[in-house]
Amino acid sequence: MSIAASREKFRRFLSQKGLRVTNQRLAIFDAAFGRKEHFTAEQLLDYARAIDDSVSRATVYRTLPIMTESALLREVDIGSGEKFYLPIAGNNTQVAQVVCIDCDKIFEISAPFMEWYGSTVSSKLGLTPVSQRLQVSAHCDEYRRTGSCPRRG
Amino acid sequence: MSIAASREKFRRFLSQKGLRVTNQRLAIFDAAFGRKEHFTAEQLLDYARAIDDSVSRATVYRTLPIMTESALLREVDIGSGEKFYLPIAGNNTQVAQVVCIDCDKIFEISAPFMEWYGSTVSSKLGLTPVSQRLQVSAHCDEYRRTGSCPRRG
DNA sequence: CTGCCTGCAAACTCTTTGCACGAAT
DNA sequence: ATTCGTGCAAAGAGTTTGCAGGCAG
Repeated sequence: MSIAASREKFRRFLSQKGLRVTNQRLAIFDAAFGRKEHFTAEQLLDYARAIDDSVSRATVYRTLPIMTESALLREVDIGSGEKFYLPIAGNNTQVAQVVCIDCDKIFEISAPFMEWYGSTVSSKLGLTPVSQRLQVSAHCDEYRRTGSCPRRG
Repeated sequence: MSIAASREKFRRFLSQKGLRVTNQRLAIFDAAFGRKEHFTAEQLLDYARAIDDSVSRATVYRTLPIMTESALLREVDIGSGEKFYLPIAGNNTQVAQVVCIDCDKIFEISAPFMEWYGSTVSSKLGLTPVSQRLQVSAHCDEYRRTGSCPRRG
């Protein structure tokens, strides 16, 4: 899905929900979709302000749930205090994250079996799965060997 | 492993690390091991104070990492703001959680394949896995049908 | 025009920390 | 006698919310 198509999807989602299409929301959208790596709410605020400097922190926090509900952004909580976000490119719904402790980097890995696992395990408990997440924390071999890593900032 | 054995393990862990065996730490240990369900730091404070009312919130927060490092407690972060804890009964190291959104209950499911997955995926990235977590969020069928659920408070 | 949306700043939640006193070794 | 552990209260980080004014529909 192209950025233009995602942008259209966002406008349509807002309209259908009776939400208004404001400059701030569009600036936040554009800021998010200009990124290829994970970003935090605070970073998104910076990016959005570069497009429209009237965007406030509150509006960023109020817009993020809209964009995750409309399946435009994926929220990634690695349990580090702050949440990360990433534009959803294609149909990559079922993904696991590998979090490098040394390089502070998050890798997204397709993991279609998660959905099967969630259904299997839930049905035994009389539950219907809504979502699943699989995360691996790991150390960087190169960083531990050489003291630095190309991925690291 | 019995509670008495776990208690001994805790004392030994403290001594080996040069940490002191205080009444407060023992009260927090006993409070935690008197529980069969997940609890929060705040709940643990209540439980511990019932044993020794001199226990403070700060000491609970300072003791929790000691107990997780010594593999006596498992920390479970389901991304809900507060963290949950559970005494580790046997050798159930690799577990997934199924979180019921309606009943606010956390089920622990043995998932030994997680370790294999973590290794496989990490090695492709030049990483060495440290830990992995797998969580499924689900709705309660009975709650959605009848409006109540036996597991719910 | 109506009422949702906004920015601002204060409030909130969970957790961490600085300090001076107290207790374990 | 040392030195670590403690309670208290304040600080901290990330996020949410109440309010008065502003802009989309």
